[in-house]
Amino acid sequence: MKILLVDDEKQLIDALSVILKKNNYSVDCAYNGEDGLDLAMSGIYDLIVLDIMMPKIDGITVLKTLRQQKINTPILMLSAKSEISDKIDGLNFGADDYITKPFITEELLARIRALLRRKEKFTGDVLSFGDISLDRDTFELVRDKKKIALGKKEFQIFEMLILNEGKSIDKEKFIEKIWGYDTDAEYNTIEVYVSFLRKKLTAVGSKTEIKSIRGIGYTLGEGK
Amino acid sequence: MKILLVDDEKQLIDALSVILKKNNYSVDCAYNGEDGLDLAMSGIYDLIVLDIMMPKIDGITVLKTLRQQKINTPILMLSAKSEISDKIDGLNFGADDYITKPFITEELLARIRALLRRKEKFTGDVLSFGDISLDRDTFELVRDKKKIALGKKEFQIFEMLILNEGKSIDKEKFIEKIWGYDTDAEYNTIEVYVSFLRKKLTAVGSKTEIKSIRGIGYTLGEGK
DNA sequence: TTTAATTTTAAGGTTTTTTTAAGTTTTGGG
DNA sequence: CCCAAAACTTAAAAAAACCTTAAAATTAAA
Repeated sequence: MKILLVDDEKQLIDALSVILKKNNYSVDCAYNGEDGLDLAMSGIYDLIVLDIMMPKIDGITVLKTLRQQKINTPILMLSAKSEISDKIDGLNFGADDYITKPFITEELLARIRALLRRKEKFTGDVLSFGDISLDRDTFELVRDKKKIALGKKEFQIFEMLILNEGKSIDKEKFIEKIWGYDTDAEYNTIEVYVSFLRKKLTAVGSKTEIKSIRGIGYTLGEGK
Repeated sequence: MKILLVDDEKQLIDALSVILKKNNYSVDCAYNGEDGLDLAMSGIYDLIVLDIMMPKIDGITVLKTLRQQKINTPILMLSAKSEISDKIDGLNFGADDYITKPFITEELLARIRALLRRKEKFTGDVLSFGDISLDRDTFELVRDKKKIALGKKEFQIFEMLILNEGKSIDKEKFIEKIWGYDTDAEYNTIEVYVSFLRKKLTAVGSKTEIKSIRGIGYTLGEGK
């Protein structure tokens, strides 16, 4: 799960980042509205935590712009106590929840979990494609009675493939979503994981195949 | 593809509806501006055919309101001959095309197809010509249940042909667009790819053919 | 701390695409 | 009808993309 934190209070953000990472989330940070908007526009995040009061571009503007651009990533707004009317605005413009500063990290975590759960509920716990299922709780690949465990990266790649049913995903997207936008991960790394995954698909006797689209990336297909 | 027809002339609308449905479009009708606006606001349509002269709310108002609300569905305006200045207004306010009443249904259908094609070009998943389709996601040539993968260059050439449906493209254009302005790619290279493509068209049993125009270039034709 | 698992890097081999080249066929004007 | 230009086809060389494996590095677990 990938979270974007947008706030000009660097201290707060960095502290949150550490906590969230400990809770197994993958986190990116932006220290002003402009950068936050840019990152958010990629649409690769599962949740955005967004402060209202920021220099340059404020949170409400970021929110409105995102919704206009059909980016529907769940958004959790942060606001100072005095900005209550802003909060209401935020909810009207399509924020999913808000929390007032200062807050207890426990509460923030609880709300983040709630939002992600809501999102997950929408997509379900077990994803399926053709003869294969992916159990998001146990990280297992399942076909009939056969199960096989996936590593975290393997899991993330297969999850992206299965969530994009049919459509192809280019390697850049994999890198962005799984490794983050500033990384020096190479395409070869993905190729290695795809190789692993193909082996495991065969191992459980699945007909489903990861088709490669030369020069682009991969897509899932139901072999024959 | 989903089309919304808005006009107070019930007869006209219903007749059009029948024809469009025969052409495999999904059609909704509204018999006044108010209902039309309501339906259009949902944003689920791929195209809206909108009459200018209507009771209650006229077409121009509907158009303006939609664009204000960031509904960017392509709109084809209908207008009587006497409403020329309205037409100009319409185009200024964000209509995509207009046609004057009375019109020949063939022409309307052609314009509808043209607008939808433009949309497809932008969001673009599958392009079609005659009995053949080009899947821009997987780089595959599709006819009926038969698919065959294209290389990137093959794909680009076929894409240009299909986007220019009917019109011929000279070899210089191919080179410029695909290889760039400063390249030493020769015409023969294109000829080679055309040869490959023809073989693949035959392989999927398509009647569509790439016709060569001596001294110029190529064009797509539906064989017999 | 040791062990195990996961992740990444690296390298060699394979396949596919792209280009070049050369011989063959088609076309249309003279 | 003949010829030259244009177009076609095929094979093969060159380049690019991809796959697989093993080993190294990192991280997590016992």
